Amino acid sequence: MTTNAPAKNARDRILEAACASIAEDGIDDVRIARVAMRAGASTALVHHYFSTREELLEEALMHSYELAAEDRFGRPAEPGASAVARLKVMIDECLPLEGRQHQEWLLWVELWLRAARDEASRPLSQRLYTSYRDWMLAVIRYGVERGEFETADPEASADIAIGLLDGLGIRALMADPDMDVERVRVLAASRIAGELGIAPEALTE
Amino acid sequence: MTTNAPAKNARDRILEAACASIAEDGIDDVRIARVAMRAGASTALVHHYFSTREELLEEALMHSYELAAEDRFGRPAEPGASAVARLKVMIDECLPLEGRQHQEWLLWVELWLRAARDEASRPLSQRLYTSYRDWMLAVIRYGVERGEFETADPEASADIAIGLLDGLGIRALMADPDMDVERVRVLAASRIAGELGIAPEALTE
DNA sequence: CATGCGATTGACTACAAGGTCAACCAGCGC
DNA sequence: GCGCTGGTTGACCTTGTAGTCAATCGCATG
Repeated sequence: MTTNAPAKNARDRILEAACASIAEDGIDDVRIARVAMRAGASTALVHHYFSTREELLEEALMHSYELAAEDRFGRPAEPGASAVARLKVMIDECLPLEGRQHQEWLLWVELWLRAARDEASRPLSQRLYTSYRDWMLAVIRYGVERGEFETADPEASADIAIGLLDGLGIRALMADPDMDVERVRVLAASRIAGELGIAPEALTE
Repeated sequence: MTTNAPAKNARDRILEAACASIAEDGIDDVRIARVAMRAGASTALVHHYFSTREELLEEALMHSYELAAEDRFGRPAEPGASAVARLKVMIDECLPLEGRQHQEWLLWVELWLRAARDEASRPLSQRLYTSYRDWMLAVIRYGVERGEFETADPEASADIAIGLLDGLGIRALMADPDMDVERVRVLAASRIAGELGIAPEALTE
């Protein structure tokens, strides 16, 4: 009896299995047979829905990124919250913390490499980075409006913030002994605070 | 340990061909046959020197990174130069400029992903990041000594500098239309200047 | 010249993995 | 009951590629 399994249609199960495989093994080590097994399907069924492996990967990536992006950048901010409070939460969400965020970071770096090498995957990466940047920009503008933040160039500040988070975060992701997640948080938060004309402690604690 | 002279012997040719292949196609798409052809050798000869594909890749990566690192982080700084002048040159060397540096960036990101996923490749990445950081740290300390720079925590400043360069650089590498190499240079230079208590123009122009 | 030895090769094997195919269900309208 | 349709499958085919092996070559040395 297979009644335990949710009665999701096979296509979605396969897509999810592919996402999990990508995150676990990396894009290049995804095998159709393994995805099929994970989804409780035959390899032939995988091919029934996705004519080629590339197509499966493409859709799985899309699916996965858009899910993560939606969940992160698309969520409406808490209405009453101060810009500082919002920004603090956002910084936390950008850290490669063990668990879900660590996995998302892996996909993120996979995307970097793909987009750097392959022109065809740039539209996707660009869309995602635009969301990312707009998300950061929105909270900065909100803070400026409320008189909490002070910056001459909000766009530059947003770029700096995500640049710091990306550049420091990657080292934590690699388990660099000189840069654990806590240090990423502290360094990024303090410099982002500086960028926005507020006290470092406002974001650090 | 005898003939280390020019790139004559087959082993070195194969290693170089492997490096080129990695940079061009990405690690996972490196094929022994292609490496062999590039090196003007047979696949069997490749296996004569490197018993397994993984071993070839490992050695090629090592070779390539160490070459790039040596060339960059190992070069003695110009003796008379001011810290500002040195730092300006270093920032330039860290940008994913078209050509050699672009290729090195690709390998760099390949390393990120590998180290993030595979514990076994972390020693290499850690060694490289330590060189990178020390290189940055040295110029900062030099500047502080000479009274050019001012920072409460040189190590944190070094981390911030390389974090900014990495985090902004990756976007240029992906050909992000909102972040070309010139913008990376300007943004990174101005914030690094701020970090070190000097005028942005000192590094920007 | 004979001998030994590393470098080098072409031909071969093994096998993983993507992709195809014909058949088999299960539900559903008639 | 009949036959259509889409979901699903096991078995098979094909290809690309890592790795093996026995044989040959070039050359240094006794």
